[in-house]
Amino acid sequence: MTLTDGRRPGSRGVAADHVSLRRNNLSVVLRHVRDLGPRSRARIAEETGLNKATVSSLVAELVERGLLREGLADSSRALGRPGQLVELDGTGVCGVGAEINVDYLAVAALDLAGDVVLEKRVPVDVAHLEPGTTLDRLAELVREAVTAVDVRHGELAGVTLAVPGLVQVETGELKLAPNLGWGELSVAQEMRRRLGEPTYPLHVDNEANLAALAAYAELRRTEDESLHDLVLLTGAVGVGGGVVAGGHLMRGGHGYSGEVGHMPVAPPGRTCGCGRTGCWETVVGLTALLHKATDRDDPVRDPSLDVEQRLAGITRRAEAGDPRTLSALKDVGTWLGIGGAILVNILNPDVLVLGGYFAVLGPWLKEPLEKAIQDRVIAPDGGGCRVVRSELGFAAAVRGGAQISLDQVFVDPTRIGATP
Amino acid sequence: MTLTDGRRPGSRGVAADHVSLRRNNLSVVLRHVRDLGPRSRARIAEETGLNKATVSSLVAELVERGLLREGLADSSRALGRPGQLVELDGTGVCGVGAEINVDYLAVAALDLAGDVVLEKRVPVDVAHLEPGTTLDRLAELVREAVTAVDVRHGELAGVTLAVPGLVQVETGELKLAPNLGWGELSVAQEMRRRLGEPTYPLHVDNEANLAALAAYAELRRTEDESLHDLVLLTGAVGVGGGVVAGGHLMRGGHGYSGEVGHMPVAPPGRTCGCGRTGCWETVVGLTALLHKATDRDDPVRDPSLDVEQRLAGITRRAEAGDPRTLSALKDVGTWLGIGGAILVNILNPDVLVLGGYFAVLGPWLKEPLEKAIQDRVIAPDGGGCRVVRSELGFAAAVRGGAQISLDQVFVDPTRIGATP
DNA sequence: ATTTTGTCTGTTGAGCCAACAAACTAAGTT
DNA sequence: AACTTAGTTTGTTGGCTCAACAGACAAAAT
Repeated sequence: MTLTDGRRPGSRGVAADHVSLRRNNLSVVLRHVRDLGPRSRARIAEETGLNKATVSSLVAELVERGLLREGLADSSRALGRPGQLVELDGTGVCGVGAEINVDYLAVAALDLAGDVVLEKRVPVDVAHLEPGTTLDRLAELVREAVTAVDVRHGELAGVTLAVPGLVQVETGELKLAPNLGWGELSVAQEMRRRLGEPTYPLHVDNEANLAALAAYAELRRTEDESLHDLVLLTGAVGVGGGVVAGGHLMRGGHGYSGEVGHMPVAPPGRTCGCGRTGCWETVVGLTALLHKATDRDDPVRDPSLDVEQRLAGITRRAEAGDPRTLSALKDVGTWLGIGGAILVNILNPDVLVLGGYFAVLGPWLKEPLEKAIQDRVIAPDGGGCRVVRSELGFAAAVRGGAQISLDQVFVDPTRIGATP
Repeated sequence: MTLTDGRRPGSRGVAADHVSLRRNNLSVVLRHVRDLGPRSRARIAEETGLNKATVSSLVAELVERGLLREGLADSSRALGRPGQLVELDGTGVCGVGAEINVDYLAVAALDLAGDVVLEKRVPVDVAHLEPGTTLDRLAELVREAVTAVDVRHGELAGVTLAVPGLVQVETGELKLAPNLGWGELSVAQEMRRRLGEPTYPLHVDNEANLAALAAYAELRRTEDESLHDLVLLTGAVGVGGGVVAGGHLMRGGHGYSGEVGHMPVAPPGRTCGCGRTGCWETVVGLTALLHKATDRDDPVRDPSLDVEQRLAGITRRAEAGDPRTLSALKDVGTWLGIGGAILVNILNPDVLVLGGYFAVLGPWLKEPLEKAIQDRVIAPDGGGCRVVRSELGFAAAVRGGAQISLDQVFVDPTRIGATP
């Protein structure tokens, strides 16, 4: 809508001057090269509508700032002088994402091109630790990532922390994280203190939101540029939802959107962690699957096993064609579709992305899920919504966190590089 | 995000030049005056961050275009030379909205200040007419509105048609309108032909979407500038939903968002119009209320009565304290809250607006509704969501249609007025 | 010779800055 | 009470800067 708003939603736009004009056009060129790949200045000019001379000047500044670099000569066109390819220079800038989850901590550093500089995940039983202790260990991971960025001589665009709970994004305060057993806590402030009041931006966001953003970036990169609306469902003990609508992360009025796990869609059965019955996650959460597929004394329910080991067990049985496992998966898939249909009716996304354990067991869930959606969505052909498994696994949130930090650079390239 | 994108979601921004810079700042000043009321140039400069001289130049151009005008002297400040107030000039430009609904056609013309120039509603039994006949009669109404704008010497910013169905906004094609009994139909093309291929922009949109937009504009005007997220529920035979997220109308990937009526939340009871059972509208639609509150031979079920007469009957009984009516209303209110809680959990709006018959019976629905939401929303304090009755009644969609046409002028004021 | 690229030069247009005249209030002076 | 003076705020003017644009042109290929 306006030159400089960036985040602030529905804002009345912001007065623009020469500086913001320049900033806008730097951003346009930088994103053009990111999205459409290396190309000559002349071609950028042609495609963006900017003047050739202007593109030259913009590219020069972006090269100066270490965001673009000159590549090979472009010999693709038959006639005339070949152009000098201009491409994204990944090495200059990195973003870092870090995640606190129920049974692990994780961190990732991505460079500007989206390539992984460092990715690390350590199992931690967060619910049985003091929050302070967990934050100490997370800070240690973040320091590692920052060091890795330093070693690479990259500038750090920012750090974003992913938390499975209700987060006030503006202040970085956590309101509630039931699965961690955490209440109100100023995560941003605590982390800044532990990291020695760093100068780079540090934000906190909801884990499913960041995972949705990562999936969005991934799908646009690999498949479809015209994709703007997406819903991501992460399956764990609970169910998290992240929504990208019109190309923007949907946060809601107070940042509490996407809480899909407690939609009352199931018949009153087992009591949910929230104290109610009939919540969606009581029929599609991992616990629900285990109860349907196994008896109490089944080895995959052994408390010493972690999530991945359990999933491996279920997968093995499904592959072997075990009828009870297959029936439980079909059941969960159908319930997933019943709730999914609600989301599709309300949000009409282009894609429904399965993350977390839903992605792992996707091959068996997808068919009943798609059928349930087709049956229940009122728009023709299910509103044109496809179901896709996320490829990112448990790294989705940290990748999204790193991505969102890097996004700021693409919105305002003047954040980076010396201003002599 | 960018200077010129306007609508296109998630787009890679657009190259900006001096013209777009100027356009942006014209828009900033115009919207500033609209939203914050008449004020002096000096104050506009101070509040927007633009330079005094620049504001003078921008105001001069906007006055030239007939969008602003000079008002009285501002004697509110104690010291110094009093400023000349600059205010919105409503007279210059108008927008028109028109609506096709199950039992009426309607039209409205609003001027730039949002004041009503003309508003008209005629009962028509659309489902029993040929679509062509209905469009003929709607075209007649639109011509009346356009004439009213002409008489006022106003420039016409655009016409937007509201339809209760699935609409492809870009092309103006209707895909499906079950309540009208209409299938695929290029409404925009048909209307353009009937209006003699007019030069002004003509768009088609979903009725609930436009109603949501009207409610959004109304609430921001009267209450709260910081409001950016809203859900509107229109109660009729079915239930429609419109969503404003982050200050933008949420349309979904294919424009089919907000179809909330068929969320499967109720126990399998009466069969819904869509052929399934358990749809939300089978427990909160007007039909459901009538079945709960009255017997088969009750006078308010007389087929010769229209919606408003029926509602008047129910209201009378509720006011008189009739126990069966009150119990039915409480029931519907609770179910409204159960579905509403799903929406609030997913979207976390600042406000849930009750439109259509929900607004009329709001006094009795609101309490059980709010309780159901408080009980079911996972975010603290119901996610901070208030429940509000819409004041706009059946005019909401046409107002929203007129508004959305006018919005284009606020985004790009250079659309209007001679460019000598 | 032709075509395409990328740079250079001068022009245009819009916002910024500083100075200033105009219009008003407040307070002192006659 | 009438007049003067100082102080404040408004809105305009002229000069400056910055960024995009248009067109010319050299370089590098076929």
